[in-house]
Amino acid sequence: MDIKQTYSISELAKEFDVTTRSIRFYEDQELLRPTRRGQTRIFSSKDRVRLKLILRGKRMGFSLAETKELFDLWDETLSGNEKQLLKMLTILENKRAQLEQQKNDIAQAEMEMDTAEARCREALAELQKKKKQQAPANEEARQTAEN
Amino acid sequence: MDIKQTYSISELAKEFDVTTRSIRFYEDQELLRPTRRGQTRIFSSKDRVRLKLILRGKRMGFSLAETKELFDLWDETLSGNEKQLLKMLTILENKRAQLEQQKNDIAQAEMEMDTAEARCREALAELQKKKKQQAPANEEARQTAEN
DNA sequence: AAACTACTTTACGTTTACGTAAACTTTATC
DNA sequence: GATAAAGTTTACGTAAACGTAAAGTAGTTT
Repeated sequence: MDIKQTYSISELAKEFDVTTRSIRFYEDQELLRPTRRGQTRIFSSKDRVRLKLILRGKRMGFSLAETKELFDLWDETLSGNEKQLLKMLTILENKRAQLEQQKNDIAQAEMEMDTAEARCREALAELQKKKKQQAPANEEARQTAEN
Repeated sequence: MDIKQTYSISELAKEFDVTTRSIRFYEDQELLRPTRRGQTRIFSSKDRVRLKLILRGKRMGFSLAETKELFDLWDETLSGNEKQLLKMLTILENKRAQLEQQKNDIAQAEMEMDTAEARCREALAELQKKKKQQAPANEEARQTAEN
């Protein structure tokens, strides 16, 4: 048994910190397929998973169209003939390559941030030195303040 | 000595596989600051680095505005007083947190792709079995074709 | 029953990141 | 010196991803 079977639009909005407008937009774009009770939308836990995937995709720089493509492909694959399955496998390979690229990007960014931080700290140290030279009398007061 | 000192717009466009239109747009948004000889733009190796950073930023899901903000901040920091330097350090911390989030996202995505691939291969195996049962006479021909 | 709250549809507006076309200038090549 | 190739400005167009009213409905609390 799952935690919960169905969700309202505002529950999901709160949980994932998106607006209801966005959720309705995702439905409009056919990334979510809530059922209805009267007019009000009822989201399944499958929808919830999909929303999570949509948002992760966005953080990873995917467009909604790309994410939808993946959803659709996966749905097709499930009821899949051989061609669909093989197609999915090659697509998975491509996505893996994309992820590798992103990991490289992140590693690069981390290295650059390391050097940036180092330079910042150097510059700060320089400023501290100058201060001491200009006002050595304050040393004691400043040292306690540095905590 | 660097490889090269200056670059034309089309050189950069080719190297990084973007249109000249994009590069001009980046200049318009003040992410690049080429000098001019007459009318034609001359890009420095600093501009080249920046272009590389812009594109990496895009792959990481950053908007141009965010990237510009970082550039500006870094420029300010270089001529920096203490406040600027400290601000930069906290911003670096935040960015590191973002990168951590992205690494988690990627790890999750990789796991999901693993299970997706496994299911694909299972489904394929199922199909193969069925085929064999339906047409065991063809086995030899198919096996050579599977190469 | 009145008011409040959550939800709905419809539809126009906005920002970002370019694409595309038109008309012009500069630079290299034959 | 003609002509092509590469570069330029100006300006309108567009797709994506929502934001933001406006105006109505459905259930629920007082």
